[in-house]
Amino acid sequence: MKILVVEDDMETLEFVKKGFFEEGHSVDSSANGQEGLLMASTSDYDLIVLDRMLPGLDGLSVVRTLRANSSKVPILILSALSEVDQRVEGLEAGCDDYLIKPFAFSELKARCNILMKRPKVSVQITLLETASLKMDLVNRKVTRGETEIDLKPREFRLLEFLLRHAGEVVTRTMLLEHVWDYHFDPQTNVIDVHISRLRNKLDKDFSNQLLETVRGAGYRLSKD
Amino acid sequence: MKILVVEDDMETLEFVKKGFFEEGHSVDSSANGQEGLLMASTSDYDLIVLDRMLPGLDGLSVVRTLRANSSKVPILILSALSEVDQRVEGLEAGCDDYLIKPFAFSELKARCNILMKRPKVSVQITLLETASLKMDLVNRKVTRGETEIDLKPREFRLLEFLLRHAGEVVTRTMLLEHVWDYHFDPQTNVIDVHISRLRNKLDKDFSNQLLETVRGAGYRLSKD
DNA sequence: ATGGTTTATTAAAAATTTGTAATGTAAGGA
DNA sequence: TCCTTACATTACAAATTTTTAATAAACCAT
Repeated sequence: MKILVVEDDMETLEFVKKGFFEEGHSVDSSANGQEGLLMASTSDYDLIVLDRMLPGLDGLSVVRTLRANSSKVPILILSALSEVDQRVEGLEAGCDDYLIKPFAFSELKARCNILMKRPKVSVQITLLETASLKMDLVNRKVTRGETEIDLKPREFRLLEFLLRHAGEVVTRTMLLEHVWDYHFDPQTNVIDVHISRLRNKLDKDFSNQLLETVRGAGYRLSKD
Repeated sequence: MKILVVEDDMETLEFVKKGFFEEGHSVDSSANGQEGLLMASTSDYDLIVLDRMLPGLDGLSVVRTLRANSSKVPILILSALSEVDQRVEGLEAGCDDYLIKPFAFSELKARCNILMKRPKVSVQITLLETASLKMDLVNRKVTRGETEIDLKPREFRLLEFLLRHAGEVVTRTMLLEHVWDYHFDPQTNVIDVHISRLRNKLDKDFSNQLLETVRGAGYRLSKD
C-alpha cells in the first residue's frame, strides 16, 4: 500500500512513517500543505494521513481541493482540535476519518486498515438500476420487478447504454457510436427495429412505459 | 436509508432515533444485544449503530458474529470506553467506526453519512485471473499478457467456467450442465469442438499451454 | 507394433441473431 | 384537414454463431 503522510511536527511524522513502514507499506511524506496537495494530486495513493494544521495550506483545504477534483482517496485527518464542532467540520470537508492527538499508533493503524480495505476506486459498477428495472452486468441478467427479461446481445448493449444515461435523451448518433460502433450513418432503420424489439420485451407487459421516444431528438429511458 | 440502532440507555436511544428520523431515515431499534443481532441478520440495514455495552450480548460480540457471517453492513460502535486499547479492540472486532460518548448528534450524523456513502455490498468479482490470463466480466474482454483475445459468446462462457475452476479438472458433464445448460448427453462432440476453438485462440501463439486435457476425466485450465 | 478408444480438427449444416426494406401509423405544421 | 416527416412494425434476407458429422491424430493396453 502506498501512503502519503503530511505532518509538520517532525516527531509525529517520524513516528507515523516508521509505524507504516514496519507494516510493510511504502510511505511518502511532506511537512507542507501545498506540497502535500501537489503530491496527492500527481501520484496515486491508497491513503492520505493529513495533519489539520499545516504551514502553506491547512489540512481541510487540502481535503476540499482533492474532493473538488473528485479524488476518492481515503483521507484521515490528525488533529489536536478535539471539540465536537471542529471534528464535524473536518468530517464535512470530505475526509473519511478524524483522529485526535495524542493517539496510539495501534489506533491509527486500525482505522487506516479499515479505510484501505474499502473496495478500490476502480470499483466497477455491476448493477445498473432504474425504477424497477435491474441489469446485472456480470451475470448478464435483466429483470423488471420479478420477471426476468431475456435479451439478445445487441439488445443488451442497447439497454445498457440507455440505462447508463437513464433520464437523459439519447440520440440516434450516440446509439450508432456506442451500441453499434458505427462511425457513419448506415442509412437504414436498424435502431428503430431494435428499439421496437426492446420495447416489446421491456414494456409490453407493464402499465407504465419506460422507453419513451422524444420526437425529433431520440429516445429516453424514464427514471421512474 | 434503513438504520438499526441498538442501545440500552433509553435517553440516548431516543435522542439518536429522533435525529435520524428527522434526517429522513427509517429507524428500527432494540435495547438488547441478542435481539439486535437477530434483527441485523434477518433484515437488510444500510447502517447499524451499536452500543458497546448491552444486556443480552455485548456490542463487540454482535459485530464479530455479523462479520463471521460475512455481513458487510457498516457498523458504528458507540461507547463510553474511551481508552486507546478499548478503541482498537472495537475497530479490530470489525466495526467501521467508533464514537466515544458523550457525543453530538452532528458528529454521529457526519460519520454515519460517510459510512453510508460507501459503495454498496454488491462486491462482485468482475475480474477472473490465472497466470497471464485475464477475463473482465463486465466489459467482456479477455487478454493473455498484452494481447486481447476475441471470443464468441459460448467460448466466453466456456472459458469463464474453466477460469472459475482453474487448476481443477472439469468434466464433460460439468461443462454440459454449466456452459450449455444441457441436462442430458447430446451424443455429439460439441465440447471437443469448442475446446479446440478456444485452444486455438488461447494457446496457439504462446509457448506454455494453459488448457490441458486430462485423458479420461476432462479438461483443466492450468494455474500457471 | 497393433487395435481399440479417446480426443482433435475440419468442413458443412442448422440455428440464431442481426440488419434491410417495405409498409403502416402517428405527430405536427401549413 | 391534408401533407410531410418521423417513428413503428413486420416479414424476410444476410450474417454470424453454434452444432453436427466425418475424418484424422494421439494415447494406452495388450
